[in-house]
Amino acid sequence: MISTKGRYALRIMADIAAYSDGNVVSLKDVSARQEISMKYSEQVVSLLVRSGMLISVRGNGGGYMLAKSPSEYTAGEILSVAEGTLAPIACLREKAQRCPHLGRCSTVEFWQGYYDVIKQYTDGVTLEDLANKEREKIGNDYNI
Amino acid sequence: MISTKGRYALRIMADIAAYSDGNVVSLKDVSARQEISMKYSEQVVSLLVRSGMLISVRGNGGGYMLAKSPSEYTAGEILSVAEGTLAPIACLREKAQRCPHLGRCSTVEFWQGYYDVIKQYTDGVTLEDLANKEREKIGNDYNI
DNA sequence: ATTATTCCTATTGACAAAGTAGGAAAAGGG
DNA sequence: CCCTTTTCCTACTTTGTCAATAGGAATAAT
Repeated sequence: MISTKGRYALRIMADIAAYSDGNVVSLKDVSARQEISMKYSEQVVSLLVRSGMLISVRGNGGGYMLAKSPSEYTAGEILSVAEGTLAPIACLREKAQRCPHLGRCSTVEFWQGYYDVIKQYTDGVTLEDLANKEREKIGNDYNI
Repeated sequence: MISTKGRYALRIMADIAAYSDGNVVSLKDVSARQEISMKYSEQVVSLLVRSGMLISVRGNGGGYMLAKSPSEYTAGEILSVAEGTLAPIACLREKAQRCPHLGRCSTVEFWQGYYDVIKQYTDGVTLEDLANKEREKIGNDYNI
């Protein structure tokens, strides 16, 4: 299961994309709209800033904005930053050292294929797609 | 990330499929070949027995055998039993109650698509495929 | 009876998930 | 110069799950 870090990262990025009209958006607004606690949002956002996906402006009137156009982000890269990896098993992480049992492992090809379909799917969805969904659903009630 | 329960379940099933010639296979042998502790193997296997995927025979000379032909199992169903679910988020679990924020959630369609590609991939790989891989790699050294 | 097996439940240690908390640093407005 | 609003940073807590280990009971063949 994907953790809240990954799920929130996606929603926060979509929210900023949907509400930023070239200016920064304050996390107070984002977290209120997305119903995620301010303090926890800060932690998620800090990952996105450190990875270069968001630009932050400090001080009064500050906030966050995208570093590039929404169509240039994929869901896959956002999730990878927030989750650490989308690889289903440790051996397949990009920075993993070669598993000593590789020559004997009957399932590694299966897992490689699993990882491949996830990457292909998540890299095919852009932040623009998610921002459009977000705009589309504005005004809908949260409950039912 | 997929837990050891899921990964071991797949290897144990593949091992039994590869080594059972119509008879039961003892877990002692399976766990030795797969280098999984006997005690932990028992726990994984008990999930598979309770779900009806394996048939157990107790007592001296006992062991486990498949309940049906290897080609009739998919990797997806084995993993679902061992992991509980392959759904990336709780809302999408088969037995989940309807999320109250569904009408407002901008990412649920994304996650549904994510789940769909996983199901499609894992349901396209059979235990027969995995057992063939296992046979293919017998004799290879574990180290390097 | 002995031995080899499956079955069942409890326990443990380590770790991560999911947040809370407190305050420091920056920047604009008065 | 102070106040407010923001981001930034670090620490802490709580809860739960993972990944086993452990001990023994039940079953069945020899």
